[in-house]
Amino acid sequence: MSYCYDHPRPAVATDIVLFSIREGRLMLLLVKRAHEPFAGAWALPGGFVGIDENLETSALRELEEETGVTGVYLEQLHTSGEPDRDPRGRVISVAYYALTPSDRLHIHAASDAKAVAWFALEDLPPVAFDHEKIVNMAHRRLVAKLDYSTIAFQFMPEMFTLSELQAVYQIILGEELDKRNFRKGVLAMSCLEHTSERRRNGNHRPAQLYRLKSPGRVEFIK
Amino acid sequence: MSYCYDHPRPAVATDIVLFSIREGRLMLLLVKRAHEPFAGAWALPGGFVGIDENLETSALRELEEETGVTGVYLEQLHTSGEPDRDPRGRVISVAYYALTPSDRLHIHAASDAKAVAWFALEDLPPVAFDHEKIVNMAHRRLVAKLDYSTIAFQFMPEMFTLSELQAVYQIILGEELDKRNFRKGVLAMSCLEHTSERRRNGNHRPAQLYRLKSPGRVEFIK
DNA sequence: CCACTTAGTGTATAAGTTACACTATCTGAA
DNA sequence: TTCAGATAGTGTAACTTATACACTAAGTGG
Repeated sequence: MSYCYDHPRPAVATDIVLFSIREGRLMLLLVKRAHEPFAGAWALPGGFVGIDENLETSALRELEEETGVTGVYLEQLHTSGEPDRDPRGRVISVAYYALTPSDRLHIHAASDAKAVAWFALEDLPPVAFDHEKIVNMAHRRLVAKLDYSTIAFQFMPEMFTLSELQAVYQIILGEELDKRNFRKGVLAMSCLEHTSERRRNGNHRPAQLYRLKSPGRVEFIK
Repeated sequence: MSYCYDHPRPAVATDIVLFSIREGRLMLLLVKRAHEPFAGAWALPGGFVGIDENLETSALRELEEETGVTGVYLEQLHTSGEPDRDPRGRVISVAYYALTPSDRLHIHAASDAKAVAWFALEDLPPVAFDHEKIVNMAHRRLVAKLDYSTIAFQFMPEMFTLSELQAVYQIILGEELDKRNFRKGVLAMSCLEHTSERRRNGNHRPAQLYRLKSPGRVEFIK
């Protein structure tokens, strides 16, 4: 079967930068490419957009097919269209970035990916295509959004303590934050409600557990 | 001549939201469509991406071909890919927004546009496709960027007075600003240098003319 | 029951933002 | 020539927001 057009058309793909916090570090998910080009190299999960599929759906589908990950927070990042970015020919890639709590991950290698693995952002292997550029753009966007949105809450499980939330901010920003000011700040956003549960977690006072009032919703602040 | 592929491919287009300040209002450029679909309707300038053309180049080319406008400040906005957004079939559109000073405009109707005209943002005619959504997104982005970048300076001619700059901010934000605070603020960015020239412009004290230290460069502030 | 560990809380100071009114310099008309 | 009218240009005090900082609370385990 073959599809013909009066004018040449680029292929359109989506790529996803999936972030999570693991082992106290900001990590992202890469897949090992099974096919040429860049066979054997690490790359962002992604693939071609179906002809009747919208772009977000495509990104979520590729992510699930290649890695088994579902239910992430997804946001469009940037569209890359340099004519020579893919040696197979013209491929335009719509990049998304995604955030997920680390407790929701059941990753597996699927059909067209030999392997799937998490890498710390500061310790990435060489990646295929222009994916390093895309990763850098996603990282800059994430850091910027910490300042004026509640995006970091998307890294949290359903219930979490304020100390855990603070740790996430500190990991992403790469700096220590003052405990009292941090708590004042996040509670002032009034996006959190505290549950009646507490977490016993070592030989010390247990912490109050909080949850998001609107899970999945990212608010702008100030 | 016909181009054939193993899998169906979407067409890829660019659309441009070109803003300028004219007659004391924030306006944008629309073209009257010459062909179906939406023949006779107003639409954003734009068109299909050449197979060896990068996306920005395509946006600038379409803008020039359809409207004669060149030398604008251009930034990628969003990629729309709803499968039914174009009745001709699957068309993925990479939207850009652009800013230009009003003194650089020599618009004309070209080949595939019957007419080109400026419309005040708050007084747009019905527009083709999902272009209203794109315009709204561009407007929100522009307003947001006023707060944390020097993007509004891209509306200014080579030399301008601080009062003129303040007027531009007021038009976009839709509110009056305090003259002293405004001047303090923009001068603190240290992106402006004052020339030795003044503008005589009516029966009153002439104003100092300023210019951008790095024209075309948009800085982030704070 | 004591030592240890993390949770949880308020206040004083510094920094930044906002509100506000007068003098300066030019044009044009009397 | 001088006066009325117009916009240019300038500083400070009040208020709001952000920062720095240290102790008590409530568990666990030895």
